Amino acid sequence: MTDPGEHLQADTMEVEVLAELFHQMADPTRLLLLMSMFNGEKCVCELAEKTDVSVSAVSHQLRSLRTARLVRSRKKGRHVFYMLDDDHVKDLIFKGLEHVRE
Amino acid sequence: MTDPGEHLQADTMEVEVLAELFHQMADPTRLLLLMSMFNGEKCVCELAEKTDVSVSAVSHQLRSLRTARLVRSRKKGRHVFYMLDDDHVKDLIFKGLEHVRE
DNA sequence: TGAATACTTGAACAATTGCTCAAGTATTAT
DNA sequence: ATAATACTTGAGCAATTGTTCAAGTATTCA
Repeated sequence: MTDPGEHLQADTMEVEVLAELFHQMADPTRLLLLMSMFNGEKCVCELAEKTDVSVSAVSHQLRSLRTARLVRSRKKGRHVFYMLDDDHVKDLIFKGLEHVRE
Repeated sequence: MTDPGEHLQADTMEVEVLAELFHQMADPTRLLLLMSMFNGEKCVCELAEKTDVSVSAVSHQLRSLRTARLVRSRKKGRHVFYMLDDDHVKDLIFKGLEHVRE
């Protein structure tokens, strides 16, 4: 997957949206939140435990991820479960890991 | 490419390195710089023109990209030519564009 | 009902970011 | 040599970020 000519053009608007997508994955806490949802939905307190960050901080970051449409949520009783909105993000993180692992 | 079990684990260090990779692509200027190098090396003044940002600002961002090993440079006379360090970044940006374009 | 649990929200704060500006180095042209 | 071109660098500054803290809402349990 290298150099498909149809993808070479991109206007300013598109570049900004793309930068915003990468921005969401550019913070260790948010990235770990996303990776924690790889094998299914997780509630906020589970995610807070996994990332070792306060529930409040996690909630703030989840809001950011939800606004950017990288995750969506489902309420069940007192719990709110978060999951990846689609598998594109998962693929993107895998591709990134490939690069990091050389 | 979804859910290859071997890739599910990632330690704190790896998550931070991965976040740093995405961080480099999370700014519109840097992203446009990278995309400008898709079809070969470009000198700083060309990149400044393409991105509509001052030569100084471009130079600062290129330094950041070079330190993070996303690009490398080559000096030829008065010019310094920058190019992508490898095609992983290109693939990652293409994958991102796919997602943005739905 | 009242207490406990799960989560959200807004303000405040230090830390980081991306830019400009001014000054620098290096190479080429005259 | 001097001037011009191409780029780098460090300081400074406004804007943004990620966190904490305190207070809020919503749901369940006793």
